[in-house]
Amino acid sequence: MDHFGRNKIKDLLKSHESFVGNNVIVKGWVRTKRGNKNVAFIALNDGSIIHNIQVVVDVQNFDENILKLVTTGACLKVHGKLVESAGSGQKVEIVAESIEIYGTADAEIYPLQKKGHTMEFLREIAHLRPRTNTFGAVLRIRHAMAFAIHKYFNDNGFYYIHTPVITGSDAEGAGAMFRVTTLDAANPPKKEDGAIDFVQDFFGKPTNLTVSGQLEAELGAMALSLVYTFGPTFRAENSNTPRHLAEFWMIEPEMAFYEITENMDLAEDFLKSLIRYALENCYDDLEFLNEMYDKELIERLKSIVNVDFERLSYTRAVEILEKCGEKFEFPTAWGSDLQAEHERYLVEKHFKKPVILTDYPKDIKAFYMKQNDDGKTVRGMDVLFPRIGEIIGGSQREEVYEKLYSRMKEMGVSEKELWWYLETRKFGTAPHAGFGLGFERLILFVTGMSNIRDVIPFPRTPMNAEF
RNA sequence: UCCUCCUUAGCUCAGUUGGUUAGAGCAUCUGACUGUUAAUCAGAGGGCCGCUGGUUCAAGUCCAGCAGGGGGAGCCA
Repeated sequence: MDHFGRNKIKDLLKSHESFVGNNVIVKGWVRTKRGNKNVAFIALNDGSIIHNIQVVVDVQNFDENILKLVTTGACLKVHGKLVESAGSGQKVEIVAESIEIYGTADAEIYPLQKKGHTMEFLREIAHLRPRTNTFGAVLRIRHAMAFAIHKYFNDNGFYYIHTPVITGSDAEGAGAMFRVTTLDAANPPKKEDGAIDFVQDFFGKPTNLTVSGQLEAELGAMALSLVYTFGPTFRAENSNTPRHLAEFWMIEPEMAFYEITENMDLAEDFLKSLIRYALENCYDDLEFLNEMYDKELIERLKSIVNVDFERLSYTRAVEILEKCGEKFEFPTAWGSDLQAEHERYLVEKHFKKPVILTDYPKDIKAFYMKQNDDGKTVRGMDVLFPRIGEIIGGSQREEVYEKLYSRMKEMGVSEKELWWYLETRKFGTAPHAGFGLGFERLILFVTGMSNIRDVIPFPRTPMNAEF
């Protein structure tokens, strides 16, 4: 019993031995009601667990007008005795002694039915979809993964650092940005040459929502050694795919004294640890998702935990792709970025396990990546997963001032805006590395859902900011 | 942003070479049933066939534009 005077349905179902025979109080939402003149069965769910508890109602003992209001979607308080179930299908059930209606749900217009709905329809009623089995499971797993991330880093000596959501830099190089301004969009102040006068804006200069906390996280790593960020990230790309959001959550660890190999070791151990946590703590929800959406989900998760990720260089990957005999829509050539079909071939057909690719051509990677001695490649690393492709992107960072500076010049990155970033290489620089994990892509993988819009409560995508 | 497919009842979908009154399952409502498990059985109500225009004697069906959605690609996490 918690301090709101209720028993969680999870406790009653999971520890039923200690509750059988007791008077209990449950509060929750009706999933179904069925029965006849004499007896009614209510399936009640409070979100504490995917399973419903069955409430048995001796119809003669209740006001007919109250029972009429017990419809799918209504919210109830039920007081009764927990007993071993007389029927098969559940171990225990509650014999109702009183029922209080907290909130009715007009069955004629309540959109959720007890039968299955498509994901597309549920997205249109995102305010109600947490009440479905699927979204309850996804949201509980999402919570568990967020917790497991903090736990993993805390257990391993990392410090959680809060990087800014509003940034004055538009040179982070990770995609189009959302402008943040208090200027009047219809009539902004102009300078003499007609350009918008950002001196009059809130911050006195143009600002945007962050596309990455990495550069600031590096500043933290240059003092606390091991840090990570976990926060919202915004990309104004017109991306319409099941793997992209305009607003998503990203985890970015940054480690002083780590080189590319330690970076890979951490990424692999981190991912395995999170998946193991899901298997150990979310099994009921995973079983449901496995049954309803993806019959190989649990087996796939277990196999990831027990396999060594394949590690190879970009150059070696291109060799494999050129010799494999597979017909690709786009030919492979050293120097151009791998296409999705190439990555999928490596992960799903050639190696049949997660793959970490490293040492990419410098021209297809960001300015801050550590340059190799060959003058052609940089120490970037992408972790590729089955079904979803790139789940992690990271690198060892270039810590030598001159090399970083010249690369910025070559790639047109503003040293004026990133003067503070450059100064970390001027004062006590150190080898370091880090990576970014897309939180929703992790949740996609762990839940077996197929569209990223279905693993975040309120997805933001081009032309959609409802709710 | 590009390619492609889709849009018919509250939901999921049928709807023939263009042809007269628009179909099913589920949901809802009414009734039956003494323990149901996505209960079952009987009956009823429920439609701007996405929107706009065009072709035709006749359009849910063919054509064009627009809107929304799915899948694939690119950008990436």
